[in-house]
Amino acid sequence: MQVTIREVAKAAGVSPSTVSRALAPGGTASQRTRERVRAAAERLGYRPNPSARGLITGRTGHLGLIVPDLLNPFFADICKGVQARARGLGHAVFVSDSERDEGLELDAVRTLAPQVDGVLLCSPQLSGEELRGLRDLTDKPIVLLHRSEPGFASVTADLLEGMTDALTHLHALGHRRIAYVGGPRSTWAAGERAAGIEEMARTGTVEIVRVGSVAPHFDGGITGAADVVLASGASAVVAFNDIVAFGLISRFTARGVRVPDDMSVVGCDDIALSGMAAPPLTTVSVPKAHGARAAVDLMFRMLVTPAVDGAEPLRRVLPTHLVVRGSTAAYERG
Amino acid sequence: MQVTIREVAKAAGVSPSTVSRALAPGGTASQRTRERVRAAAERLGYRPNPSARGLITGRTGHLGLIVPDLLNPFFADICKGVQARARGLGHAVFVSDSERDEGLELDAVRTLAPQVDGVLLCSPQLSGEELRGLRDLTDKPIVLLHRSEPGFASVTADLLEGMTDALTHLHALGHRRIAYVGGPRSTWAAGERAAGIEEMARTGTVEIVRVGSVAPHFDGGITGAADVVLASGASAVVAFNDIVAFGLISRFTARGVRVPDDMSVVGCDDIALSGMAAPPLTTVSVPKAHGARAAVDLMFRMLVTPAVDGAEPLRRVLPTHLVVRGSTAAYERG
DNA sequence: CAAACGTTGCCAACCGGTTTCCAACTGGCC
DNA sequence: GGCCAGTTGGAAACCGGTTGGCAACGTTTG
Repeated sequence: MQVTIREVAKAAGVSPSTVSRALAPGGTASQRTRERVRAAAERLGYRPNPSARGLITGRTGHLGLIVPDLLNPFFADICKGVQARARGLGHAVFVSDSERDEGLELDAVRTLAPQVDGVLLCSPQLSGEELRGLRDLTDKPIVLLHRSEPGFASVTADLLEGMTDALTHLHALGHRRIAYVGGPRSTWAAGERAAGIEEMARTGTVEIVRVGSVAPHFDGGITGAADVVLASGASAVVAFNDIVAFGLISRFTARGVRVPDDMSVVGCDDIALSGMAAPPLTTVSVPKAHGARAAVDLMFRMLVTPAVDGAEPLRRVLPTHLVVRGSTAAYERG
Repeated sequence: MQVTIREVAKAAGVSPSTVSRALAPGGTASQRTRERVRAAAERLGYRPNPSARGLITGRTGHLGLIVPDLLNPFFADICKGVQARARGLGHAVFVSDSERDEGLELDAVRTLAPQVDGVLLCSPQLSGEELRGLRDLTDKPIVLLHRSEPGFASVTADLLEGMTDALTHLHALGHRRIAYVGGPRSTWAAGERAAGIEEMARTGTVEIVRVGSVAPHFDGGITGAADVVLASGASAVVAFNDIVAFGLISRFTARGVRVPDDMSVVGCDDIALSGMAAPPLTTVSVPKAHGARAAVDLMFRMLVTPAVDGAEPLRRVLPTHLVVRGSTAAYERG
């Protein structure tokens, strides 16, 4: 049995509407009434019914979060951060794993939108076209996370700088021929990283060997890429992300190639396990929890002050930094 | 602007209640009306307001999931599984990370309970007392996941068997002195695993060295434990879970102790990254996605047929199995 | 042909809060 | 003592669906 506002009212000797006002922060009620109502509510364990409240106010107190793959610790971390910040602001979070499937992603937004105040979307996959189509499905605010697109509010990390730092670090260690194993084609993150790599390639300080694109899963794709890296004559490799880096290292080890002695490896993301691996991974650290908090904060700003038509939404770009651990070493001329 | 049932009714030329019945699976409406209403709803992009529906039916269409730490891939995996199954059954999932904090955990249940149809609780930490107190806070059904407690419905894995398998495997490889690095004291999972270890210890086939308890985080605790393991003269070690195993391996490597050549390591859980590590980890595989699905299914059974007072709730125990990879090897008498 | 029956769709009540509007009461002041 | 301003609390409408009861209609059967 649920305790309703009417029971609280009866217990406090007032009307239901008075209870509502006494419990509301800005409501008009005498201190005495407020006290009495609060006591009665406390005693009965009263919790306002969210559905009833949502029905009249139009606000649910919920946020939606859509991620491509919770098994990637990068997104688990984001999920944790979003959830923690939202809780602090009195909101609960729906989490939906889209399995990198565009259909599921669209579906998730459609399903979630009516039951939330706003949607946080981690979607490296969807095209700008699809994103815009998706926004027409709902008038709920959308914040993109680790993805940017003109016309959308977003929070991203400066991957271009991160990649540049990684290559600079390897260059400083004496590496001159460096392989780059890219991520899923046509995703925003892949494009951003590739841009960083290309920028360095153009300067001519290092020679870049591009070794195609792999899915950030530990499967045949990565092991194949590892062999290509070995054949390329590169002394170091920059991976799309830490998962790919682990896959490469695993194959290198199986082939008898030691990391970092024979091959330096740099990952990207700095997922939780990167520091725990053997050897601990040198990687471009992307602010995950920080980005999550920023995205939630941006969402709340949008909820409080709805966007003016035509105004370009806010975009926030967070800095990255290289974390040097044990998977990179100076190049010893063989 | 939200499309309401009344607009659909007007468009279809019927009354709002007819729309509701035409759209309901078991509702009484002619095929012709059904068709017309469905078409109008489709055309207008009608989505029933969940709050309004929840208010009258008492069902929200939401599930709550509480986990101790999303950064542990074990729980991320569970989260993914729960989410996928719930989506298939038309439910959205609130995820709450309790950060292994009892206060936050209780708070999460209190906050979530009124807005969900049921709560899935991954709580290794809470005492039976606290669990029972927590249940008195709400009349919503609760299913425990990877934790059991008399009087609660639960889905767990047979860790006792898993630990026995791990020790049997090491014994078969010739190891006779084996260290066990336990997990957080006074948690259900730790007790269960310890029971498996003790059972084998009693048989006398192997000698067990107990190396205290560590938190499943990659910090000083684990590295300290690694040194104790090295000093103990054990040739193999079973870790509380994969995270701890990684921590141990990292320290071993730093100390120049090779895995598996000088020291065999067995983890527990089989998290996603275990197969990707170098060396790939031998570990006790716990059914994560399977357990998640089973828990959701159990929850739905409870929602359909509410528990009879006094009847002992269902408990489901899933099998575990040892996955032999590269972190264990035969013991070479030094 | 009338009565009985099944079908179909509408009206209205209801879920549990919030909010507007208004009545009553308080106290201050002339 | 009477009047007014300011405060306090209550009745009722409302949010958007669902559902029981019922009227109207068409069909079948005695």
